[in-house]
Amino acid sequence: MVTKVLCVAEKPSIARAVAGHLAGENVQGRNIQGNNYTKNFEFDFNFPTWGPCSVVMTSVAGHLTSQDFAPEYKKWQGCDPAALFEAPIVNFVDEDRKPIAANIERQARYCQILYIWTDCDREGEHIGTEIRKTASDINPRLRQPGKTVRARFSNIERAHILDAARHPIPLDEAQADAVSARMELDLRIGSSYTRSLTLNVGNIIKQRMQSDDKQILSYGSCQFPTLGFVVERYFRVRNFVPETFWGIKVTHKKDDIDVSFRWARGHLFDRMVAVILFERCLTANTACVTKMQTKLTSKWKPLPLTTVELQKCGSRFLRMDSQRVMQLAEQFYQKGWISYPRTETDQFDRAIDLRALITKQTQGQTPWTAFADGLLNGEFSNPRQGRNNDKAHPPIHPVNFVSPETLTAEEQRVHEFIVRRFLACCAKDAQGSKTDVSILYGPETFNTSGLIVLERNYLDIYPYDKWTSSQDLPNYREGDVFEPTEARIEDGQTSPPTYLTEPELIGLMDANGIGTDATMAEHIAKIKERQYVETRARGRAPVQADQDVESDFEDVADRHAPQARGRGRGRGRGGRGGAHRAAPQNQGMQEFIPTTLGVALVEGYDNMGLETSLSKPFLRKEMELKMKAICEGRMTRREVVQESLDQYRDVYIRAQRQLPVLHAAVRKYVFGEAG
DNA sequence: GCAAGGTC
Repeated sequence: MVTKVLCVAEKPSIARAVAGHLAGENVQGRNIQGNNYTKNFEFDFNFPTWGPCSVVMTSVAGHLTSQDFAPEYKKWQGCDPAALFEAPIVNFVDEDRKPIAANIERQARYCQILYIWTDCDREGEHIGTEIRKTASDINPRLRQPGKTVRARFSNIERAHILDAARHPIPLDEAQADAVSARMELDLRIGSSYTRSLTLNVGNIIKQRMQSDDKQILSYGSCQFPTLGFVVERYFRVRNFVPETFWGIKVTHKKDDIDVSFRWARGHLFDRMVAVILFERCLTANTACVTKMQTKLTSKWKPLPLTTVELQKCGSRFLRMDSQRVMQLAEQFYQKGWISYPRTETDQFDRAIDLRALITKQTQGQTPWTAFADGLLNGEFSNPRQGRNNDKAHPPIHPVNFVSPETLTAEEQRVHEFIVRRFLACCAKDAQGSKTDVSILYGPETFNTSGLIVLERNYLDIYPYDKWTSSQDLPNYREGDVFEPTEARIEDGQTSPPTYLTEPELIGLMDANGIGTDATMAEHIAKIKERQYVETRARGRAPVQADQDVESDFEDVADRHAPQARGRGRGRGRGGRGGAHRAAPQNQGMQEFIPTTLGVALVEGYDNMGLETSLSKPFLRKEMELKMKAICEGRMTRREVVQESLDQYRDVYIRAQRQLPVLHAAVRKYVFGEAG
């Protein structure tokens, strides 16, 4: 009898691709009942482990099952929110997933082997156990050792997939357990805190504001730290105190060129010291060229595109918020234009046929057609390898040609960016020649430099990067002695940091492990929806006159790390929330400002003096470490859940006792009452 | 009416 194998992928696209490879491309999928996306592919395949098999390849669409509290805990007024730390949780298949579950049950009934093809990451491992549960409830033989296996694959190249099919491995229970722990904690903690906040604080606001809208005040392990980043920056802007600094500027006119030299010390915050050094320069009268060096330099092409990078670039270059960019990328993916849009990988697998992908972009008459042609005719260069590989998806790249005229203006911007980014990755780095000149003027060193761009290469297809030649430098030689045309002491002021922009916020979330590539945009949208933060276009804030004192020191002002100098900055209020003169490319960029409510929540919790801050990323990071501990067998799922629940329950109780502190913050910020 | 994570 032929062995029957049921293969289940995490999403339809993987099922189609894998079935294509195993069956030899000519396999037609059959729609399943009640779901338009999921298909079953039937074919034969000779697995070394089981011999000739008849195979059904199908898929789920992400998690198959959901968790929620037992019915008696669903009414908000029906129980103390704290009860949710222990309330029973039930597992069920969501209504819209029932056709998919039914399909798996039907197919699993008579199969001998269940072969899981979910993504090789933690969530994928958990989804694998959900599939196994559904299948083995119908067909218990699948619980026997070796009857349920999974494939290990990190891309969908033919050879790689065939190899994976021939070398099944067991599901990784530890990884699935880690996800399961995370799910339980997020549900219990999120729900209990959210109900408590809404009932204890939200209702007060509603009464005072005499508003009827159902405002939810939610807490989540990702949304709160995201809010925390916005509030933290807001206070850094508000509390900023400008400081005066002094620097020396030297200019020299030679060969009819005005050369301006930068002081090697940058600037000093002590005027006396600056003046003394300046006087020593003047005393010396002449300056001597100590270095004149010209060398080749290159500007590196960008790394292969990840989701986080796509979102950052979307805000920065395309003026689109991250959620919108992801919506469009998702559409492109579903239409078969681009690869999977949720990826952390910034390196192309060696097996991928980049030239074939470039060839697709030589069709039609687009702004990039000629460049793609050029790549195929000698200008190709292997993409850089980044440091990240999620082992599940390649970097985002175009997989088919799309004629730009068929797209809306908004779609075009995102699509064109993805294509240009891909072509840039396959092009050569830009080449230039950089000249550095150093002079010694009295005891002080000054530098200047010039750049000549020799070959633009990738820059021709990637206008988002700027690299331009500077003005020519005159011909200096080492040992030249000259009298500077002008030397003067200049003062300037440090300027405040700017409010957080979306790319910065995404960067912070990414660096602190808040959310995943697929969810960061949602968390940002969530805190807007909750009215914790607002966005506005940069540059609209009133500019105060004394903000504009900076002259040539713009780029050395330490506006991004004012504390770094170890000087007494913490002078409290008094700084302004005034706008910084944004660089031109930042004009119109959206910036994030917390609402009074957002500030009140963060301040309120902070003022409680809890040892674990709810608005800082540490708790989420701790959860991440505990998940890792489960994966590595150092902790069990039960231990992690117990420990974390104890911790959050403790914070919950303390916070409950200190509700007046939270109320005070709300009165202060939301109602504008003196504290 | 709650979370965060998958996915269509």
